[in-house]
Amino acid sequence: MLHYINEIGLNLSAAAPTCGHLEMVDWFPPQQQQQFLNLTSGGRDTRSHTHTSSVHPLVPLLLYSDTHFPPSSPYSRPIGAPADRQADAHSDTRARDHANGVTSRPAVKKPLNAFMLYMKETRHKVLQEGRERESAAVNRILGRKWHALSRSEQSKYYDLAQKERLLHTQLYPGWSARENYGKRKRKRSQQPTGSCPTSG
DNA sequence: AGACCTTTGAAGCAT
DNA sequence: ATGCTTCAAAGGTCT
Repeated sequence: MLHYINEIGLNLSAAAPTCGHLEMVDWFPPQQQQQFLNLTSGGRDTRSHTHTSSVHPLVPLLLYSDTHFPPSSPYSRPIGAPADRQADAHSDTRARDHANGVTSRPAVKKPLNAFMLYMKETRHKVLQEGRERESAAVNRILGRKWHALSRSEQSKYYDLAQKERLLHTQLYPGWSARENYGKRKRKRSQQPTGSCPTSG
């Protein structure tokens, strides 16, 4: 649910994040906490939808309803289980699958950064305006809108992104972005001329 | 089917 | 330490 990201954002300042010792559900609204606990305590979605790996591992917690939990998702596991054993088993199994040429298991993806979270929330608004259809064009607009945000508005997403990273670290201790590094065949060999990076 | 485009930010990697 | 590269999402377009 897209509105849910706003709930989290509004609660960020009151959540008093304890970096390094984050209880996963501390910053969830009470109703969502209960829903999450139900899910992670064996409340598995038994519907037979096939997971397409298009949903980010963390996104279900933050943006989607339980129907988006893939049956094999680590979110379906009890969070009380030792995290390092979970990660070891997860990583070990994936490594074994990889060695055997099995690729059905979705890879653990990078946590979304602040701008990505902003994009997910705001994209549909740009689409509703109907000016652009292509994602590249929509993303250009989103980039401009991002820069037009106030510092406090942006900080909402930076905080949320930080919590995503913490949650990701807890769920996948030992995971590194290196796992997904260099898997794509491309990348474009040279930067487009005349482009001026706007980050800063 | 899969890369490309386009954005920002995080992290890996090379120097 | 610094700077470059890759990936994260999205989905229409192109090969």
